[in-house]
Amino acid sequence: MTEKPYHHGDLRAALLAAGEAELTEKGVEGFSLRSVAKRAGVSHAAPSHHFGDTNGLLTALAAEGFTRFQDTLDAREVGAVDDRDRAVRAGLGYLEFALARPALFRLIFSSARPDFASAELIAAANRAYDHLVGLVTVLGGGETDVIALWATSHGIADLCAGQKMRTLQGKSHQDREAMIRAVLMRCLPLSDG
Amino acid sequence: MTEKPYHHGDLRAALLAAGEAELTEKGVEGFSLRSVAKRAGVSHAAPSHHFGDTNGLLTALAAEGFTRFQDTLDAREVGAVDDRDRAVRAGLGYLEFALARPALFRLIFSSARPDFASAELIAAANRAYDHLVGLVTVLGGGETDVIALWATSHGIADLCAGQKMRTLQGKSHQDREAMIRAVLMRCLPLSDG
DNA sequence: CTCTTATCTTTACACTGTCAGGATTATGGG
DNA sequence: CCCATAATCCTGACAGTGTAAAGATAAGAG
Repeated sequence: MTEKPYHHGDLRAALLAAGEAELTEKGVEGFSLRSVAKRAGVSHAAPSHHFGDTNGLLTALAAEGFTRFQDTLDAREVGAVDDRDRAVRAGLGYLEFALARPALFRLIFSSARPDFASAELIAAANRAYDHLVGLVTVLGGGETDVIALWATSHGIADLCAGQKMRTLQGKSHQDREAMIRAVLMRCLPLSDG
Repeated sequence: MTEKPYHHGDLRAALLAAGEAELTEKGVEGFSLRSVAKRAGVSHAAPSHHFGDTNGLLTALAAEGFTRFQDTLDAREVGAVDDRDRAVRAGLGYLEFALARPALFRLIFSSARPDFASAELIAAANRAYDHLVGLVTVLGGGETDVIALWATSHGIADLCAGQKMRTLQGKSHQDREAMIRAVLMRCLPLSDG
C-alpha cells in the first residue's frame, strides 16, 4: 500500500475513467489532457504513452462510448411487445443516451477530434449500425426505412441534448414519450395489418 | 490609401468575415481568436473591444449564421408546387446548408460556446422556428408534426454533415434527393386527399 | 483647440498540447 | 539470481492560446 508507486498499474483504464469525467464536466470543447492527467494523479505527459496525443484519448473514449450507446439501446429494447415496439424503444434509448451523457454523445456524433478511421471505433460504430439495420429488416423495411428511423431518432436526440427543443422540454415524461413514440412510428415500414 | 491606419474603419465586419473563414477552415474545435485577428490584420487583442471574448465573437457568428441558414431554406422553398412540397423543400434546404457550411451548422446546433441567451441569437433562432411552425400549420399539423419534420430534417442534416451516413453518400444526387423526399413525406401531417 | 471617448497595440500571465530527455520499474534471457 | 532491455512515468522546455491591464492613437463633442 505504498502511497505513490512509480508505475500506476492500470493507468490506461484510469485515464479513460478520468477522461470520461472530464468530458461530462467540461464537454468536448473544454476537454483538457493536462486536466485529465491531474484527475488520474499522474504527470501531464503520462497519457502520451498510452494514447499518443489528445485525439488518441478522445478516440478511445469515443469507441468506449459507442458500445455504451448500444448498451443503452439494448436495455431499452428488452420487454418489447413486438418488433415494431422494439424499433420504437431503440429510438427512445437513443434519446436516453443523449440526455444521460450529452458530452459523450457529442463526441461520437458531432466532433471532428476522434479518429474515425480507427479500427476499434469503426467496429463499435458498425455494430450499432448493423443492429439498426436488423431492427428495420425484420419489419420488412429497406434502405429508406433505415434512414428514416435513424435520422429521426438522431434528430430528436441531438436537438434535445443541445436543449434546442423547448416544446419537448416543457412536457411531462409521459406526454413527451408518447409524442416521440408517435413520431417514431411514422418512420417504420408500413405494417401489413 | 495609407497602408495601415491605426483605426480599421469597420473592424467588426472584418472580424466577422475573418471569423467565418477561420470557422470553415478549422471548424469550431480548431477556432482561434488570435488567428482571426491575424486574418483581419489587427493585433490579437483588438477583437475584445467589439465582441468581448472568443465566445462573444462565436455568438455573433452564430446569429449571423442562423439567418443564412433560414435564407438557404427560403431559397429552396421558392418554386414549390404546393404546401407539402414546400415543407419537403425546407428539409432539403436544411441539408443543403449543413453540407455547404458544416462548421457554421455545428456552431449553431451542436456547440456550447455561443451564448444562446443572447438577444440577437434568440431572435434569429425564433425566426427560423416560427417559419417551421408556419410550414406545418398550413398543412393542418400540430406539435407532433412540427417535431417530426424538424427532427427528421435535422437528423439527416447532422448525420450527413458529420459524414456518418454512408448509405446516402454512395447514391447519386437524384437518388439521394428522392430518398430524402420520401423520408420527409412521412413527417408531414396526413393529407386529406 | 481641448477634453472625452472609442479604437487599437503592447505587454504580461496562466494555461494548453506536444516533444525531448532522464528517472524508475517491470520483464525475460542468461 | 543477475543483468540487459523494454515499458512506463516524470521533468523541463517550447510554441500557441485566451484574456486582462495599461499605454498609444484617432475621432468626435463642446
